[in-house]
Amino acid sequence: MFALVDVNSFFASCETVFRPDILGLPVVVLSNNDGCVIARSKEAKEIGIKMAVPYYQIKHLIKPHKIQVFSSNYPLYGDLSHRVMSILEELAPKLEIYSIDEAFLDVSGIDDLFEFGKKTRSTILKCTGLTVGVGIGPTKTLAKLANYAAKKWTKTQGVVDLSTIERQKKLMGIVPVGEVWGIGRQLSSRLEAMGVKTALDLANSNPKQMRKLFSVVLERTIAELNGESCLSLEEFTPVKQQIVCSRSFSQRITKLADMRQAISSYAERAAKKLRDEKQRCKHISVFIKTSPFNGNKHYLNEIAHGSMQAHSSDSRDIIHLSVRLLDKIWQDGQAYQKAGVILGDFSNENMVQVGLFDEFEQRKNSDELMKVIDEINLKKGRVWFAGQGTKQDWKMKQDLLSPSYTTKWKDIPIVKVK
DNA sequence: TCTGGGGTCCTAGGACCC
DNA sequence: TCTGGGGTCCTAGGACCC
Repeated sequence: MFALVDVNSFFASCETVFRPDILGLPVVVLSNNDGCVIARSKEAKEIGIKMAVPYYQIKHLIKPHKIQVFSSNYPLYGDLSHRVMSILEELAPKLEIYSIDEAFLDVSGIDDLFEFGKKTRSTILKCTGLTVGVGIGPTKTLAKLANYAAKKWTKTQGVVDLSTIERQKKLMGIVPVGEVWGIGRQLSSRLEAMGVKTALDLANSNPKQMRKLFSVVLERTIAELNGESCLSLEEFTPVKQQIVCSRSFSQRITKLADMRQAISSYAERAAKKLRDEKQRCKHISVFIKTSPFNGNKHYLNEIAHGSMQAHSSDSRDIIHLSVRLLDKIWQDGQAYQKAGVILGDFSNENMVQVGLFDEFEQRKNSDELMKVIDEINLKKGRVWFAGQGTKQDWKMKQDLLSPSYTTKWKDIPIVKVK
C-alpha cells in the first residue's frame, strides 16, 4: 500500500506560516524574475487567479482584493520541505521524496490507514504549521488519485483511503481522465475524443490496444488504475542524468560582454551542482533565446554541444567551454531574454574511465581547489570567477522577496512580548 | 513594458554491426 | 526475374511531471 502526502498550496502556505497577520487574505507566489503566478492560496484560487498567469495580467486585482504577492523564496521552501520530509520519515520509515512538497510512503501492514492519515496530518500541522493531504491506495497512481480527492472534497477531512475496489471504482467514475497521474493535456484531449472521459473509462479500456495507439506508459497507467502495481517505491534517489541552469533576465541582453557574464555565472552554478552530486561531466550545451512572445519571427533558439576531452567538474573547464560555445552562437542585434547551460554525460567522480589514447593535461590540484572554493562560499564569504562580473545588471528580478526566516540568522522572526 | 525552472521517460528513425 | 534476419546504439523530439 502506498500513501501520497503532499502539502496544500505549498509555496503560498510557506509564506503565511510566519505571517499570521495575512491569514485569510489571498496569497500568490511568483516564478523567478517575478514573471508568472506559480502558487496560490485557497483564497487566491477563489478569486479566480489561474495557475501560471503572467503577473502583469492580474496586477489590477492586487489592491481591490488585498492580494499578498511574494517573489519565490527557495531557501525558505527548501527548509520547510526538509522539515516535512523528516517528520514523514519518522511516521513511515520507507519513503520516496517525489518533489519538493510530495512524498510516497510505504504503508503496508498498517491496520487503520484512515487513522494513520489523520495522524500524519495533525503531526505535520503541529510541527510545521503546514496542512497536507493524504491519499492511500494499492498503487502509486491510485494513491495520487486519492490525494486529488482528499484535496478537492473537504468532507474527506483531507484523507482518502482507496483500499477497497468499490471505493476505487466510485472515485474513478467521477474523476475526469485528465486528472489521472501521467495523463496530460495532449493525451486527455485525444482520449476524450475517443469517448474515454473519466478515470474509470480509462481503467476499463483495452490495455494492449491502448499501447498500440499510444505508448507503453499509458498501458502501465491503465494497469495501475486496476490495482496492478507497476511503479515501485524508489527510496534511494538515482544520480541525476542532466543538470540545467537557466534564467530569464530582468532586462533584455544585447551586448556579448553581458551575455558572457551571465553564461559564466550559470556555468559556475551548474558546476557547483555537479560537484554536489559527486559527478563529473563530459557534455555541455549552451542556449540563448529571445522572447517567444514578441509575435513576429524574432524568436531565436540556438543550441550547441561540446564534448570535453575528459570528464570534469572543475568550474574553470566548464566556464571556459561554455563561453566558447556562446561565442559560436552569438548574434549581434538580438534582444535576448533568457540563456542557460546544460551539463550531461556524467560519471562518478571516483571512477573516471580514461581512453587508451586520450591525451590531456589533468589540472593539478583541481579537486582541492574546488573544495576550498565551495567551503569558502558555504561558510565564510563569497569568491567567484572574474568572468562572472561584479555588476550583474541582467540579474533576475526578485522585488517582493520574503525573509529567509529559517535559514538566515538575521532573518529569524522576533517575538514581541507585551 | 511585463510571460519560470528543472527534470524524466519513451519512440522513431538512422547508422551501424554480424 | 529473384536480394535475409537479427541486433545495438545514438539522437531529436514529444509527452509528461512538479
